[in-house]
Amino acid sequence: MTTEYGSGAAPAVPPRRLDARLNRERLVAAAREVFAEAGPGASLNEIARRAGVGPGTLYRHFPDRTDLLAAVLRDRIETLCARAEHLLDARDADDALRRWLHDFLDHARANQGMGGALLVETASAAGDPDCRRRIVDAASGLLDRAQRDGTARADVTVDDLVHLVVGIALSTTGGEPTGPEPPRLLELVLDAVFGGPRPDSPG
Amino acid sequence: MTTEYGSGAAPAVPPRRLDARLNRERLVAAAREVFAEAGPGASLNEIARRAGVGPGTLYRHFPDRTDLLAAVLRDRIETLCARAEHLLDARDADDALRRWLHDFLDHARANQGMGGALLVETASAAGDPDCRRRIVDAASGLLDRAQRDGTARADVTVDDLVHLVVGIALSTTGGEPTGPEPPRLLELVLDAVFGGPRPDSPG
DNA sequence: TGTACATCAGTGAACGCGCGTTCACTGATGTAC
DNA sequence: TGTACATCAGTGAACGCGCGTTCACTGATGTAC
Repeated sequence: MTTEYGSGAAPAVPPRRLDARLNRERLVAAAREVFAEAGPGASLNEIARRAGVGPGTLYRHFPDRTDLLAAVLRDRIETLCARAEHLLDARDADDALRRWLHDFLDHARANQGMGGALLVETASAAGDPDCRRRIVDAASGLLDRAQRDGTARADVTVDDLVHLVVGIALSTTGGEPTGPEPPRLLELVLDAVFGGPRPDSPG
Repeated sequence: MTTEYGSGAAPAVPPRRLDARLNRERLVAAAREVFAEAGPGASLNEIARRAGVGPGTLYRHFPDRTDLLAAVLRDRIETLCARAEHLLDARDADDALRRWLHDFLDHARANQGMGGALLVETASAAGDPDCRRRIVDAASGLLDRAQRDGTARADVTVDDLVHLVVGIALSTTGGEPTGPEPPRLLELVLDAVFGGPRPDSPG
């Protein structure tokens, strides 16, 4: 379904100089750290500083803040999508969905809701519109299967799940140290999706 | 249980001058607007500007940003608590909890997660530590009753509910216009709390 | 009721700060010969 | 393999901006007489 350009090498991207590639990597690594610490609104100068690079260099590589966000997220999203594809072959369709949503929750939490910023808000995803679509596609495959072959409720949508997971991530990040564990909250939500334990049947 | 100081008039607060009271009200009203538009990190100067007041006046009334947040929230919290108390007399314990959580969701959404900022994070609530406690107390009463007299699961805690509702508010505020409706997401969560519809029984 | 005055409250220019962003200049890289 | 050079990339001082915050000054209020 996808158009192939050649033997796998990227053709549209002209070869970059060594120092440019190196600094790009440093910037993404620094951005990963700083975004995780200070959220998606973190200072770009601080990121450049942390990368040991002038602010101009940051702007040469990433003209827009969302470009940098997208670059940071790309790795994680690759991983999440690969995992989703792998889980499509799992025996238990319900369990596959459940596991993937836990992974997704980890991802969202690792970014202090940055995942949310790029995944929930359409506007912010302008830099890389595929980000959101790819996550939604991955979740769709697993949800569809859980609804067909498993016990997932038919009226639950991918958007429902994404928003609930992002919400759990947002409400449990950076807050009080003694709040409920995020996976516990997700399990609660999953009880609804799978018609979990009833109050009149023991645990 | 509470100590009475007199016939109901506030004794600890010395009487304020008319213009001071007026400006305070203007500031709170402006803060309500601006916080709702720009979130809890909104510019304090902008609030003063909107109130038609110098920045110094804002600081005279509210030395700390959380003081202003707390003042804005107080009204809503009063309302929420009163409603909770009222709902404690409702016939259906489950329905009472359900209704109140919907109200709470509205509250949290109206403040772009500012409710979250003050309710979830212990640190931010320093300005008015009662804020969080009062909400939790209100929810506790309704949840306890729903667990005793209704069908709410025994293993669900108040913290679970507060975090889930705040999460829904955060993940659905200011984002895409076509996302799922917040009350719908809450109903999903409530299905888990009350052991809602099973996938094999029609909705 | 009218006036004088103490004090409470408001004003808004000003400060320092860090941010995002730019751009003239310097330096590193890779290539052509 | 060695050198000259075009160009790609990095640098970091500098700019404008809005923010939070302060404070010397002005003005309004309420009270005492």
